[in-house]
Amino acid sequence: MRIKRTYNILFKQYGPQHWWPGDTPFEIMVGSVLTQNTAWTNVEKAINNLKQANALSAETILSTHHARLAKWLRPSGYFNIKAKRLKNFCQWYVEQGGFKSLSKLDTKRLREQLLSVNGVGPETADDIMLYAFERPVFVIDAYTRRIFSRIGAVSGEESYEELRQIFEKALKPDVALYNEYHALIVKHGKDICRSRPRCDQCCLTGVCQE
DNA sequence: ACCCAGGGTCATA
DNA sequence: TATGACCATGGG
Repeated sequence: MRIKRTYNILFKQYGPQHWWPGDTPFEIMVGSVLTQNTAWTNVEKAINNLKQANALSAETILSTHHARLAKWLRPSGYFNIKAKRLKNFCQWYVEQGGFKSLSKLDTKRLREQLLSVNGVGPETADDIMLYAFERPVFVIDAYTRRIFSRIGAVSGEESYEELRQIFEKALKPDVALYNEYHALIVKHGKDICRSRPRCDQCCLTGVCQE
């Protein structure tokens, strides 16, 4: 119930966030890998480099030499490891037959497949599941843990999977809802919770005092 | 100058 | 299973 209420409070506060920015599912997937521990503004620069080089496709990325790819990815940080991860992902993506073929997999299988790629962990996999494949998978991130432990809805010691189950049980399996909620959590985390460590001064006050 | 961002892997114990 | 080191740019 707290989880549902908090969504309403955040949505009222911030409005729709229009996530995930990206013209195609593949662009969203690339962004998911590049945004690992990285500010989104830096990811946009890297994606723009790929677009400008006409290299925003799995085949092109795979056929590009490491140094060249790393140079395009440079603004997003960790460019050497991300060049490898992006190639790992593209290799898998092509082997699996691309978006249309992957879309035929059920949600559980698709998630397992994503997690088998070196460089794709739970959060990246779930970003791709939700925002590229539009599956009702709730994305957990550091903000989710921080905000909801701060308001006492969870302990904060839960594993990624435990938290995901908590949210998915509290909410209907609704892609549009999960999409908006995760984006709102990130928005709130950035705007308020970092600068104000105590939630009694933020817009979740009503939730905290329940 | 310092902190952290829309994390994940690997080595070590 | 649970820490710690490591990856690296850019904005505040």
